[in-house]
Amino acid sequence: MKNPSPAVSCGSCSVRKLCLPTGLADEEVEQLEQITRNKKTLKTGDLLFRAGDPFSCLYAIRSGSFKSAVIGADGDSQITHFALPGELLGLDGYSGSEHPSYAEALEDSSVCILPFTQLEGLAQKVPALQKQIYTIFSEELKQENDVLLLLGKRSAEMRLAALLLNISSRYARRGYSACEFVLSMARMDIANYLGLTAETVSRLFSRFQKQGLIDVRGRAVAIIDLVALSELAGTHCSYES
Amino acid sequence: MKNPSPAVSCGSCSVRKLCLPTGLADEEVEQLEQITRNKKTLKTGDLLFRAGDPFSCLYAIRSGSFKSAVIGADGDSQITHFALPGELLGLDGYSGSEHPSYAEALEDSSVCILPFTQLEGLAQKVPALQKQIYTIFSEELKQENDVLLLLGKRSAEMRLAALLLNISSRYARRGYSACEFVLSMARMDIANYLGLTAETVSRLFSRFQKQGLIDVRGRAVAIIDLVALSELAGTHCSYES
DNA sequence: CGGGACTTTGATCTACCTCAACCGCGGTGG
DNA sequence: CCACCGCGGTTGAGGTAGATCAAAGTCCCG
Repeated sequence: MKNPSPAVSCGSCSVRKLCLPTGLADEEVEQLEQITRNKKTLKTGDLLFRAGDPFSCLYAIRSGSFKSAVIGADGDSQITHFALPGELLGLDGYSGSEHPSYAEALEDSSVCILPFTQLEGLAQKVPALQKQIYTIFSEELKQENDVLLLLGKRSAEMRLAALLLNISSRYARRGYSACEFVLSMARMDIANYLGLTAETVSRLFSRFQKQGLIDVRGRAVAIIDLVALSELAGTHCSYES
Repeated sequence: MKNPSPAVSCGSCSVRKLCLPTGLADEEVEQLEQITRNKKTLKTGDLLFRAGDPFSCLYAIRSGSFKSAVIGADGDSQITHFALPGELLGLDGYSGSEHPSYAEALEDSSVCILPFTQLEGLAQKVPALQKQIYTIFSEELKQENDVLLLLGKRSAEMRLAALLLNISSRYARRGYSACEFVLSMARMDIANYLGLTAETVSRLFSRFQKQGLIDVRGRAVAIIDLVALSELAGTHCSYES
């Protein structure tokens, strides 16, 4: 369990540029490493934290992926986002001092543990870190706004197209192929996230395939016609590339 | 336009306990007042900021109310929240340095202007203020998660019931009646926010009235059966009061 | 090789949307 | 002062996207 010897090294972490250290000087990154001594590994299906757990830490994803979801009063849950390496989990637990959502590993994963009290203290001394925390909070708000737009106004096919493009761009940002990737989540998770049913999602995958937009083999997806998919999603992005 | 003489006084503000000063010592509140020199008044329909405007300030609502919305690539918009006095607008603009959403006054309103650079600087020196900023960010994330649950999984009637209860509790928190209030937004705004159409919302109001849950007279709403409405919303809250 | 979870596909059903008409009210100008 | 207009809200009839129910098919891991 305890693993104090090989301290976490942000400097050599593959997702350094997407994570908290962004914008920090080398010496500041070292200070950050001081409070990020522990990491944790999880297997597929393991929970990183449960709804109701006391809030004390943030988690930075080193590898793998997670789904994060809130649970309604009647027990059913809504996935609020899929988290990839470099992203932070647990931000919504700060107020109220307990996690309102839970986070589950979608594949074998590892995270850095960031005790928030210490992170807060360091941010007090390091303006660049404080800025970065604000940025991450704000970024997450912005993303959730976009999902609200998706759920409130978009058709099923627009939602799925938008999700595929979103995942594609996030893989691309980490240096992987923007056009070929393996989804780590089940159809049902995608459906839940998009406010649809697994059947509808499955039908859409088939349809996109038939239309020559993508090539699907189970969870492996290859995007064939990025432009057409973008038009379907209603976002005029990803052009001129 | 400029109104330097009567500086904003957080100490005597009616929403002090809901706003940034929460948890600050008197002397710290004074420091906060130093950077909150200007306020701004808006008439119904005025925009506080537009999508794409450069981000430089947060706005604390003193009186009135706002709707905040994001605009999709195809021009249609999704209202992401209704903001009441004591609440902060503009948080999602920090990252990327321009506002991704716009905020429009739903009635004659006034706001405090908080230059974020200065607020940031003060937070660096005042830990309690930094904590409060984190809290507000986190609270907003939590609320958006709840709305995601609403849009993803709930029926039209659950959505409207939940919105009415939400507004009711927010009025109550400010010392107003939890059971009688006048909505400041049009039916169409409610519909947009809830991912429905104005017609559906109108029908639901009529139905709730017929069922004896509420009494509606235009935008004036009186909640008659709070418990039944809570059950409809699927939240087992607001009991034992 | 077997079992269970995940996925696909088909047939039917329904909640909500769309289109359309009507009402009520506040403002505006003659 | 009243007729007119326009916007917001209500109500009705009919259509449809996506849900639900049901049944194979497929993959993966023990």
